[in-house]
Order: sequence, then C-alpha cells, then structure tokens
Amino acid sequence: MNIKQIAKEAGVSVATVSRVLNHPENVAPATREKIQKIIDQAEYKPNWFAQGLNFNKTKTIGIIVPHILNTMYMEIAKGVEDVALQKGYITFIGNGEMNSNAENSYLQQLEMRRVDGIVIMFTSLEEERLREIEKKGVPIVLIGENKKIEGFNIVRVDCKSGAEKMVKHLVASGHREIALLQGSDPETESMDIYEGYCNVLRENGIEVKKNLVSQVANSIEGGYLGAKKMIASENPDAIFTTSDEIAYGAMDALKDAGVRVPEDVAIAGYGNNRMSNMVEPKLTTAELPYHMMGVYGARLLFDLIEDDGKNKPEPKVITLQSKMKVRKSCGHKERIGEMF
Amino acid sequence: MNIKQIAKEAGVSVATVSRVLNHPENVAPATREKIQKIIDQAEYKPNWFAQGLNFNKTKTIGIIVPHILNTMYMEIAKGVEDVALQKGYITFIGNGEMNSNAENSYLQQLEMRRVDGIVIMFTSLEEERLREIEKKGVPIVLIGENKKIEGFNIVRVDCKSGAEKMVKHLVASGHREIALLQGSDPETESMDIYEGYCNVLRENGIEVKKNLVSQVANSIEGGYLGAKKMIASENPDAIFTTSDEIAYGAMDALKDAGVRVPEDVAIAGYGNNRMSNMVEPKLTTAELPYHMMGVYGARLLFDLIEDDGKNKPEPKVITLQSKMKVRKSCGHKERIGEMF
DNA sequence: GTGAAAGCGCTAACAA
DNA sequence: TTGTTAGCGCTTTCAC
Repeated sequence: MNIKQIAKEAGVSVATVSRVLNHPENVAPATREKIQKIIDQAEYKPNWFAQGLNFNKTKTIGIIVPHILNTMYMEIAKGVEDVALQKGYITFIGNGEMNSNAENSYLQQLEMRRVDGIVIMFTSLEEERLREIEKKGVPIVLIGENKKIEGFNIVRVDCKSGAEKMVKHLVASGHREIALLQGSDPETESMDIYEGYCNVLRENGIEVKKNLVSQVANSIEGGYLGAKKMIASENPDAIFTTSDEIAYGAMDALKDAGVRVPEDVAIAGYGNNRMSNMVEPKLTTAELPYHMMGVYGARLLFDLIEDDGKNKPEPKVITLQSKMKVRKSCGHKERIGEMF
Repeated sequence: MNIKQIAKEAGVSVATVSRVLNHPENVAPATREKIQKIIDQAEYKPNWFAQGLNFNKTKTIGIIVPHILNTMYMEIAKGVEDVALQKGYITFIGNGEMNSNAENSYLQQLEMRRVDGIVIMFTSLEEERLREIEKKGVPIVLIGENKKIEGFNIVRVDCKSGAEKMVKHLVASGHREIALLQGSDPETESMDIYEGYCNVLRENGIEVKKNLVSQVANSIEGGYLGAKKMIASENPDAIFTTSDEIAYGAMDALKDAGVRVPEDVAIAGYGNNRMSNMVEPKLTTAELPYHMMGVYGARLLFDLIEDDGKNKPEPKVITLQSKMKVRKSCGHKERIGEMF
C-alpha cells in the first residue's frame, strides 16, 4: 500500500494525501477526514525510505556501550532509551567490545545508517575520529570521561570525590593499611579514584605505599588474582577496588585464603552492582546514578539534535555524584542498604 | 557527496558509478579503478535511504528481549548479534519490558523501519499478532517457548528434563521434602520445570505436596518473600527454584531466618547466572546455553531471510539441553564449577 | 484548498 | 563497456 493508491481511492492527488500526513491544517476538514479514514482502514504507513530520502532524518539514535553483558552499561543505555522512546526515537545499541576497533566499525555503521545522534559510553576512540563524525553533522554525546578527549558534551561521574568519601570511611573505621586494586578500564575513572585515594591518605598522615596499589583486569578474575597476590606479600587491613567485580574476586580470594571479611580485612567496591547486596558479606560500595547518566546524556543529545544549528553552544559537562552504600563488608554494624 | 558528483568528477555517468558499487565485474578495469579511487578519497557512501528505496532491504534485524537489564537475555541477544554482524547485518535491540504492550510498539517500529527479520525472546505476544507481521513478509524466529504459539521457527530449551536432572540430584542427595518456588514468567518454562519436578518425585514414590509448591515473582524479592512464607509453614529440606534470582532471594530469606544452607536446607536454582558461583554458598543450578540459543536463532532467521521464497519449509524447532552445575548450595562435597 | 510536477539519491532495464 | 532514463515513494514548490 502506497500513497498513490490511497490518493486514487480517495479521489485526490498524492500531494493532498501527503499533506494530511504532514500538514493536516492545510487541508479542508472534509477532505482531510475522508482521506484519514482511508489511511486508517488501510493501515497505511508511509515508506520509511522514501520519507528518509526527503527528510534525511531517521528518528534513530545510536548507543555504543563498552560491553553489552554488563548490567551497569545497559542501565545507562536504558536511561538513554527511555528518553529517546519518549521522543519517538528508537535506539541501536552497539557492543564496543572494550576496544576501539569494534567501536569504530559500529560507528561507521551508525554513520552509514544516518542516525540522528550518537551516545558513546566510556569510549576508547580517538578524539580525531569523533570529530570526523561530528563534522558530518552527527551530534555526539559522551557518557563517562576520557581524559584524552575534550570539547564534547559529556556526562561524567565525580569519581575522585566518590573515592575520597569511601577512603575516608575506611580510615574512620580504623583502617590504615588500605590496598587499592585498580582496574585498567575505564582508565580515567580508575585514575580519578587513585587520586582520591591518595588525597585522603595524605590528609590523614598515612603514607601511600606503592606495594598496596596494584593494577588488575577489571573483572572478577582480575580481582581474585590481584587480591591473592596482594595478601601474599602485604598485610592490608582493607582493600578498596575500582569496581564491584574486582571486589567480588578479591572477596573470593580472601575466603579461599582463610581470611575473614570484614573481621580481618575490610573490602569496599565501586559501582554498586545489582549483586553487591547478595554476596556474603554484602559489599560496601559507591552507587553510581547509572540511569540518570543515560537520561542526562540523552537530553544533551536531543539539545544538539533539535538545535537549529545557528548557534554553536559551548559543549556542556554534566557531573554527577556517587553515593555511599555502607554494608557489611567494611564491618559496619548496621546494614544500611537493605535487600530491596 | 552523492553519486552524481562522483560521476561528474570521474567523467562518467551515474550508472557506471552505480555499477562499480554493485556489479564491478561489469565495468572495464580501467574505469573501475579510476572511479573507485575517487570514491575512496571522497569517502563516498551511498545514501542509505535511496538504496533502501530500491532494494527494499535494510540489512537490519530486530531483537526483542523481555528485559534489557537481564544478562541472560542479553547473552542470547549477543549470540544473535554475533551471527548477524558476521553477515553484515546490524541489530536493533528492543526492550519488551515483560509485557505485550511494549513488545507490540517495538514490533511496530521494527516493521516500519523495514527490518529484514525479527527475533523475539520469550514473547508474551499473541500468535495472531506474529502472524500479521509474518504475512507482511518479515520473517520471525522465536527463542524460548510459549505454549500458546505454534508454527514458528523456534529455539527452545528442554526445561522438563533439566528439572528432572536437578530433582533427581536432590533426591539422590537424600532430600525428600523438596519445595518448588515457581516464577510466573516465562510461563512455559516454569510449567515445564514443574512437570519435571512432579515426574521425578512420583518416580521416587514421593508425594507431590501442594503446600511445597508456590508461585512467586521471578526476582530476588520474589524468592525472598516466597521462601520466607514457605519456611514459616512448611519444613522443606530442599528448595528448587525456576530461576537463579529466585534462589538468591530464597538464600537470603533462609539466612535471615537462621537456617543454614546447605546443612539445613539445600537450594538449587535454574539458569546459572553469572553471580551464581559468587554467592555464598555457591549455587547449584542448571546452565542454559544462552549464547548458542542466540546463534541458532539467528541461523534459523537467516535461513528464512535468504530463502528465495519459493519453497515454504516447515517451521523448525531446535531443542537445546541444559547442563547441571553442581555447587555447594546442595551440599555436594566437591565444588564442581570453579571460579573461572 | 488542491493538483501537477520536480526532485531526493540510487538501481537497473534498455539502448547504443 | 557505457550512457540514458524510468522509477522506487514521498515531500514540497508553484500554479491554479
């Protein structure tokens, strides 16, 4: 069913049908209703391609996530999607696979398919590449910081102060030998956490010991191996990790080594994964506002998309804060952050 | 940059340019190379819409998942995506939100956007609706069974025999008062598990007690509440659940009630979530071949897409088996299914 | 208020 | 081997 058939059936020209679709106010009520009725009962939908060819808009936005199996990224994506859907847009979710190759080829696909905008999370792409896309008129918003990239609209989390809160909590709980298991990606976040960690230790007159800081893979396995190695040579009384997954692995390593958590060693994570109040003991961690990150990111994007292009506004930076979730793994008596 | 400009620059007609794009073998090598060079350095990409208007193909497939935040569904989706990407297709992932309304509106979007095929997981849609889409020429493949729907290509898991294996294991471990916490969706799976559960009990001369079977929400919370209620009135020595999430909740409820797992009550789940060997005690469960479900689903779909349409083959049903993961929550001595 | 027709960028049938 | 041109389905300008 196409516009021609509708026109024929209604005894009007295609132009008139097109008008009731796009500018109904310019059509006489009687004709409009007659045509609309035919459209409705034929369940006629304008051809997507033909429309695109004219409008050059797809009402589609692309999202690139570092990893599709990571719930936190998907929560951000859902935030983006929620806003997009509400605006009548649909989203492509692409798996960045944590490497710039995959990101790149997905980006190319999105570009080819003429998406109206792109949200990229924790990208490992070069600034140069992003500029290229942007220059072609496709607005880009970043979620998650990357120190090597500047001048884009971005939603970031203040990891440094998040880490500071956490380390302060550990120090206040009597810990002094605080180890840091640092995941390698996202790099910027990890480094910010390191900074916050150092700040608070120094403020409290605690020496930052090189041996207590260790780089590990950002995964359960990475945490397991990192913690195992750490306790083999050092005697931390607390372990702070840059992700909850690392913390899970660390917990398991301690358990296997017969070290009690939190009695012997406290553990604190970062990210508040869904499972962090299911592990035993429940994990103290910092909650990131994932969904809101997506929502804000989408809003930034739509500001760009809906911009008439005349005024080139300064790129905006939205900084969100994380929130402490104190649970049992740090030995706190109360169990804040209940099951539900 | 469009095909006309390329043609002009190369001093040929648009047809020739179009040919080097689509049927390069029909172009004289010299012209072909000259044109190709111009295409390359101009980074010319054919207009998506114009191509679509001619081919009426999008090289896009739609995936509808029940819930975007559920890793298992996303793993299946990744299986689909892996195959699709390899074939040069890109995927839309749509959030079904566990209800047919959301599924429906997403489906409509996919249809409008002329996707070449659709994979729907654990759908709650009516068969009627699916037929409609199919009739419009969009191939559909189902992943996850729905007893109310028949006659589609489908990938399913043999949950009944999976449940039988599990209950046999529980019985063999000396349990007789085996409770079943049954999540309400996906409904068919849940009912198949129930069937398997009954079968094995009967085979072993164990009465199926109504009070030991309880319907709960398919979530951690559902499991928590269900287990809490169950142990308030009954004395099960094992609890089998239709999902790992329910099992997590049940574990927590027992813990809160001072009941030891597995010493007092064994717990077995279904699904082998990523966290199931991180909870304490590690959860005995059945592993479903998520990724393969997606891969097989995609293959079925591409069979349909690539079909010339002449022969209408019988819809295929692919049945996959789950695999026991025996861990500590059932009191088994060995810890099969290690950390990694 | 409505219709005729040009044009969006491309493909492919037909002609040369 | 290459060019000319109709046509994919729609929107919109320009006339009436």
